[in-house]
Amino acid sequence: MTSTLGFAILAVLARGERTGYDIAQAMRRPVAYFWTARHSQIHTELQKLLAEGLVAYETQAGPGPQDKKIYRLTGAGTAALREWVTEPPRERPERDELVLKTYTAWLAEPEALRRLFADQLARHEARLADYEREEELFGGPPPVGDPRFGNYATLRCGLGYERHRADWCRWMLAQLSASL
Amino acid sequence: MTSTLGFAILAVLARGERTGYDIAQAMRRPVAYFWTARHSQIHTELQKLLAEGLVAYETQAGPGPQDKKIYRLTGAGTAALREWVTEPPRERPERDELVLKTYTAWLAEPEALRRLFADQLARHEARLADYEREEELFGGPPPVGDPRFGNYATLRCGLGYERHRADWCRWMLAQLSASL
DNA sequence: TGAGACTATGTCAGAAGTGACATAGTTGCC
DNA sequence: GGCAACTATGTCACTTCTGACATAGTCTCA
Repeated sequence: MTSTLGFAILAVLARGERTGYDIAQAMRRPVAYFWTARHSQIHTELQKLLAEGLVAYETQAGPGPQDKKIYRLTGAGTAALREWVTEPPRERPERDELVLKTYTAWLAEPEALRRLFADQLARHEARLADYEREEELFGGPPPVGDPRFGNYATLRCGLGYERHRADWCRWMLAQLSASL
Repeated sequence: MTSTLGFAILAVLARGERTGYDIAQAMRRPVAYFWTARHSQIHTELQKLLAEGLVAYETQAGPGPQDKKIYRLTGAGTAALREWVTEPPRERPERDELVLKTYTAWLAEPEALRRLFADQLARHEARLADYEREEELFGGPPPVGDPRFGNYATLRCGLGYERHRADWCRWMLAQLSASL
């Protein structure tokens, strides 16, 4: 049984050959920020996927003491990925520390709370600006059969999320200043 | 060092005395669905909080073989919680399986994909209807110093999130039917 | 020429989280 | 009268994830 992290790696490799390092980079930045993992976890998971025959690699001289390993999907890997895509996702519970803090807002000092939300709002607005710049580069949705459709659709989701979050922060700030 | 789960428990106990079972119930359902945990984890964490002196309990005859334990915050627990509330939250990476699947949508069979998103949309709409009913019960935001403000503010966040998600699912369905 | 960032691999201890097992009284429904 | 669901506690093996440690060549800028 492949874990969700395993499928996340397969999903990245489906776009083309990559080293473990490349995969870690791809999962670190916010576009298609759908699943994250540290390189330590990725190397471990790649070894499992290798043992299951879902990926294979070729070596090349690398900068460090070890050789560079360039991974690619095998036929079995592509098949497993294709089957997984349309299975309903497990309901992942939200674990959102900011919302948890909000739940206890009544205990907090109002000015410190204001700073907290102003800071969060700034982060969301910055990320939103980033995403909007990226969306312009697309100039509209790619066809559904194109790998780039996946990138665009996840970017759309990110845009919607950041807008919802920024709105909520603004609402919180309005509540806080109304109560002074 | 108290974990975020620890603070989630403290946040629930700040509303009033509760058993471990009650806390597990409170963290299971979607309003203030900010953090979840199984009862096995909650019992373990309560023992840690007890050792740190952040909670205390009194026993009462219970239904099972063990006595019922009614937990409450200690002074130190309230102080720790109050301090934590306004500290900036750790950036929790998103781990969203549906978005991950979307990233690989180009590999999927279009009809199966349509079913997946139609199903997800229905779930979000059902939850939205739930939340809207709850919002009506409030009839506007409680004052910021009231514990119920926390409930209302997290509900607002949930409403915004479900709307954003439902919108995104509808957009996906539109893309899929346009491509047939 | 030297410092710091980047590429690239990997291990390991420990924390956090899951799902199953175990126990047992009460309550509501058919 | 019996069955299922609910209340209520807890343990345990296992998986997943994190953060630190370890190694070492290249590239860029001052």
